[in-house]
Amino acid sequence: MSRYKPGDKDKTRARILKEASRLFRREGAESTSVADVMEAADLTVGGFYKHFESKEELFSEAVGEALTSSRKLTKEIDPSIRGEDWQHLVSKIYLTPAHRDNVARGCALPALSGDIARADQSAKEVFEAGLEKYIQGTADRLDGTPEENRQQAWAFWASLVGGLLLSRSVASDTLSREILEACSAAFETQDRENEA
Amino acid sequence: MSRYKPGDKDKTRARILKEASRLFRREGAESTSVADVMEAADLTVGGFYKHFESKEELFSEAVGEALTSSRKLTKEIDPSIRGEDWQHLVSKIYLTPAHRDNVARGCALPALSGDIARADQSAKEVFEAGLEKYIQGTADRLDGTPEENRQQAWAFWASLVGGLLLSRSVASDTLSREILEACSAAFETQDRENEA
DNA sequence: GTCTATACTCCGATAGAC
DNA sequence: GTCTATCGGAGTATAGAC
Repeated sequence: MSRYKPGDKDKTRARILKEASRLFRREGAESTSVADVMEAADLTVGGFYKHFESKEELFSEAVGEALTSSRKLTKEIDPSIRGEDWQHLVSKIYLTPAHRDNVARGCALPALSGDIARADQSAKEVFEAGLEKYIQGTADRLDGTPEENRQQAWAFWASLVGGLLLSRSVASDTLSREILEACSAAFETQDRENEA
Repeated sequence: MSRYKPGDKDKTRARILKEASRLFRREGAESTSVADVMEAADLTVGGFYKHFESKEELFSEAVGEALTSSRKLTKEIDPSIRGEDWQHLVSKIYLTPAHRDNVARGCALPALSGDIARADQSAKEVFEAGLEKYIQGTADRLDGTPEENRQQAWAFWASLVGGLLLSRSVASDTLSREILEACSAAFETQDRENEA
């Protein structure tokens, strides 16, 4: 019976999480303060601990949120596109200057893996679960044996994550585009495997 | 003419840089304090600003130091090993649990790219210069045209960086090893390109 | 050139009013 | 359930002794 138009507590919590997933991707785990997140959600710091136990808990949950929302992009592709065509298409969409410049709403894998590598076990478990879905979704699009598909899926995402990260880490825009194009070209349908 | 056995100022500076390059790789840019670095170099905070203008300057220089020292590992390989053999060998050395667990002295690319992507232009310039040397050194080992080699070099390092980063970001050791092996297998000499 | 001490800011977390 | 206010700790950077 409070005077602060209660709305739904779950809705507020979801809003905090959504802003957290954006800020953590853009600014990193350490550079994002609880106050920053709450302000982005049009709230003040004080109320935060009624929703989350600690900043660490927020981070873990925000990692899950970021992975779920960013994975949607690849799920929406026409299911009839498979194999090398699918890889080619996804890499063309993924390795673009637009995605490179949109860290906050872009794929959580390159945006967060550096922080996750240094985070506690709990955050790694959430990341692992989300990553597994990426791999399974990819393997399902490939046409080899299950083991081959899984192996190829790992190599595929490693290339995309590494390529986007490197493209975000150089000063020159020209060089950055060269990286994106080079990594993308690796998934061009390989009809001519036997040159030079 | 001080009482503090002066040693060489340059030597002290180099020691600070070396410890900084280790700590930044292991703990990240934000979680590493100037005091941490100075303590690791057996010094106290106060003296720091006689060697560096700011923490940002330290970070930029430490990035260069980390890249130079970690690139040595691939330079030492027998020059007669080239092409796919070279890629296969490097990936086998690079994508190992030992390297995965040794962030502090391991390759600076996966350890720092997440931080660099969020850093200022100055740090990105240093990173870019070091990264270019990786690419040139790799392209020199390949046997295609210069453009093909450069393109392949980018794809190669993107895979290695992404693979190692992902292997560091999951909770399960079994899964982590699966990632390393899958990414490494992508560079197995491809005699049988035409299965399934 | 390195030390100790400190100014100032920011962060995570808690207390208590409404 | 959200607010304002505050505690305690840590961080960057500076001042001044030796």
